[in-house]
Amino acid sequence: MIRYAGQTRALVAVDCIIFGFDGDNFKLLLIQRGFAPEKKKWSLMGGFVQVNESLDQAANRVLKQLTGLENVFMEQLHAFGDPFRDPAERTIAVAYVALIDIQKYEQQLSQEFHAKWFLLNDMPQLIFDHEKMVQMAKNRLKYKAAMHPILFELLPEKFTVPQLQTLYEGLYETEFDKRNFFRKVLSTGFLIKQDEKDKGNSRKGAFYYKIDKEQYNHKFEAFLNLIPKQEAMLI
Amino acid sequence: MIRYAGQTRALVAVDCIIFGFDGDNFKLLLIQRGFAPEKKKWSLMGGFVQVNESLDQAANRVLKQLTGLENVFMEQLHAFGDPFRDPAERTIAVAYVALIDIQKYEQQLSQEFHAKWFLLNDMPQLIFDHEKMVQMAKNRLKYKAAMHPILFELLPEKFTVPQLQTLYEGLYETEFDKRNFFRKVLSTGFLIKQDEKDKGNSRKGAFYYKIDKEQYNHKFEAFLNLIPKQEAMLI
DNA sequence: ACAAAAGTGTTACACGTACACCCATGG
DNA sequence: CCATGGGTGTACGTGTAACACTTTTGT
Repeated sequence: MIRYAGQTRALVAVDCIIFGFDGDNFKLLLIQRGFAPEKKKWSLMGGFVQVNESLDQAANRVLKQLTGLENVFMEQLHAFGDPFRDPAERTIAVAYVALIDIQKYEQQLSQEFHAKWFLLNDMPQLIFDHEKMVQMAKNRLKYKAAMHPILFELLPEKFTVPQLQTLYEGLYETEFDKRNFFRKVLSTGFLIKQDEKDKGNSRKGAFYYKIDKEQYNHKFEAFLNLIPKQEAMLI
Repeated sequence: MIRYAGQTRALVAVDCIIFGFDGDNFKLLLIQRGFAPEKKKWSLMGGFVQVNESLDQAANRVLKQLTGLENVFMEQLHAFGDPFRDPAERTIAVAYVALIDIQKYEQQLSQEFHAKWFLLNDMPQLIFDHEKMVQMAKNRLKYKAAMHPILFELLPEKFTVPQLQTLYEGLYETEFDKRNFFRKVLSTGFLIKQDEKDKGNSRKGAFYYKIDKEQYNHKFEAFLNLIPKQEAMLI
């Protein structure tokens, strides 16, 4: 086998930015790092890419280790490669963003790591360039959610339209007209109304909806317009 | 210095997908690879990331080596890390997309590499997963150009509106109404009309325009709408 | 009965599209 | 004077925003 002479090799890691939504606020899943350097400091969940796995496989393995979840929405964000981003040794980190249903996670929580959800606006200091990663992930999420129905990934199977609205309002830190939002969401054509109501937030109760997976996938790449244009301009 | 024990290291390369526009068609700058494996085969311009440079720096260095150009629009596309993408040795490739003014390039052409422009629809077979990279770059360009005035980067300092339209039509492989396109483009507010006309394509001649850099940067992230909605749906 | 959230109806208007038309000029 | 591409004017329709109003139900 031919090898490339005279080149230096580097470690390659994947880091997962794991978003969740608890019904009121956006949250990020962090762990307390178990090894040096920066042991005990808060960090994104990450790990080194192994010999026989691709980047995507590595990210999914890492996510499963921490959350027990598989087949979750996850995509590559960006590769970070500043020479001294990890003081111990040159490491290229490929960051991934995952959106998970926080309730599913709680059922499968792995005890192995000291993982904890943090409010996006109340996070501890993170190691290395992880804060930069989180910032980029947040921006990308805002960007993408303005046009694609990506935030549905954060909700449980059954959810109400007001819940969805709270989710959007949380991300964009603003408020939308509920009546227009309601119609826009329904007009996407991939919500299936359930008979059951959620009475948690009002006396009247809000109907639950489920996603029509086929329609959802079909329209995912179309440019939806769930948030008002003025807000979109500020992303 | 602490090192991470028991982990394998990999080569890290950057590969540049360099787009140009010759006035009629989109083109891609490729080189004939000068070393094994796959010597003499066509390839994206790439190189290994050096000890002291970041990924962005590596990509800019590589771009400069090939084209002599600096301060060009370039951004990271995606990291590719299939275990056997390079048969010689495990290599993680971080792909970058660059948009250059083909005329500027011709003035500064480096003879060191056997570089050649290829029509997007008439490309040779490429090594490794480079075709996948090109495909992804093309999709991303289409996606992004639908909302941001990114394609201006491909034109010379002075250009006409019909030239710009040809560029857009080339990318989306369709035709737009010239009258509506004209107004849309001007309504962005960052085109400055010049006194001079281009008489190359018509008897009447089309006025040249320049970019108002400040306005351009200011509106870059806003969601413009230069292509008709029906086309946007097909991205 | 009332408060509070869910959901419906209605209207005004901006924007995108379609398309008729005029303009400038070299052959 | 006519062909050709550049550019202007205008009318129509859809989709979005704004907001008044009705529905439901626990206390």
